[in-house]
Amino acid sequence: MRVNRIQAAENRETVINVASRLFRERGFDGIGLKGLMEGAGLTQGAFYKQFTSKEDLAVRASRRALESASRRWSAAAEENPEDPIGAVIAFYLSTEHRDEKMDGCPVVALGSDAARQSSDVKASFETGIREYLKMLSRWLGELDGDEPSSRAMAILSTMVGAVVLSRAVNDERLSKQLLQAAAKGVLMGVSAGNVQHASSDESIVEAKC
Amino acid sequence: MRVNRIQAAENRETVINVASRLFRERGFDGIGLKGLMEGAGLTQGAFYKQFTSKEDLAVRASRRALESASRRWSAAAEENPEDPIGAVIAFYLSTEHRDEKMDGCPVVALGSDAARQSSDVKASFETGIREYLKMLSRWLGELDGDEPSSRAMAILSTMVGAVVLSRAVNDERLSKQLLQAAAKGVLMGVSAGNVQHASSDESIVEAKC
DNA sequence: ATTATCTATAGATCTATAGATAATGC
DNA sequence: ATTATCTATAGATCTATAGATAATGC
Repeated sequence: MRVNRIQAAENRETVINVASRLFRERGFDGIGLKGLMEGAGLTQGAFYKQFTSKEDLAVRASRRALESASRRWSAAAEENPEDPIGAVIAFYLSTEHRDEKMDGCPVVALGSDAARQSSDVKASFETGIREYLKMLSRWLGELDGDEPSSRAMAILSTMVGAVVLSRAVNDERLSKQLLQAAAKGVLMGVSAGNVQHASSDESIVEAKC
Repeated sequence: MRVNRIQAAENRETVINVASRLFRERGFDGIGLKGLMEGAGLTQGAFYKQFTSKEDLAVRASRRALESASRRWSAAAEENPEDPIGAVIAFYLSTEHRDEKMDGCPVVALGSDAARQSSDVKASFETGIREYLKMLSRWLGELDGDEPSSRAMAILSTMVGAVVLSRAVNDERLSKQLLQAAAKGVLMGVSAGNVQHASSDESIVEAKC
């Protein structure tokens, strides 16, 4: 029954990883300890040797989810170094991202829930959100020390809101339009300084998403 | 015990209204039938004479919440007819709205949850979201038949995302900055056609939020 | 001796149903 | 006779704990 320390540590990591995905898919209240532990190949009874409470796991799983999301942004940016924001927008505002709740952005999947959670859970989200903002600010050339730029915040808001909205409607056409409209709005904002009118950039958006 | 038809109909409406608020505050899974019925001054047993299931109530409560939110937008716009979008932004991206989950926008409070609900619940959200978009498109002078404009979609995304983000962080300063940055971004987008640069409009934003 | 995991269970809560009660509405 | 609401309860599930088991680690 008992496993060695290394295996136990691995099990703990597995539980956190599984939770980070199942919470995103079903919400913090939508999956119980039994389901979470089963997802990691363990039984419910083993839970409390690893975590002090479900809330404790929610904190760690949120952190894990946001770290993984940040890594994904970095990876997308590195694949397209001359247009990192375009690259991130291209996947974030895609129908693929919309359809993969379990591996998608935790702010979209759990943002409404996070508002109801403890300040420890919010701290996990805050750290991840600051990381997003830091990347965007850097790519915009507007990182002022550690202070994220206002444009980075507006862009992140548009991205998060668009995917939340696109998941909350039934109509596939409307859902896709919401994503594309957000991409268009963000890319126009990025090229700001000499924006002419909303109806530009359409081809860029089409090509990216 | 038994009440007359009119009273019963009123009770039903009360349950829907209470649910529309308690679901927003605690999430669909965060409040049970007992709590919902108690909020309406009734007992759990009376529930199933009024609704076929909790899901049935979730559909009706979502619809009610979105209707009430739309009315609030209209009211804000009517109070400031020469700048309806500015008026809506001013309350939507305020710290007051951020802090009143129970009476605030249901897309923010339940958007992440809605993605996990039945397509009936999503239909309630879709109708409400289309109503938001219709208003924004009209105010932008871009309503094309019933087709909402791309700019309306980008603006709504920014608004929803900003309030979700502002509720998911602990730091009051960051939270406020997220709201202000979104307001700035939206108001710049609205005055588009001759946008110069991000650093304009700051005073307008300060004045509004 | 310690401990990671297991089975089992306590106690609370959840959705939904059943049957009693008492007022309505025909 | 019908029915809106009540009390009571079934059966499932939830978080958390207790005690047994068996392997680890000293």
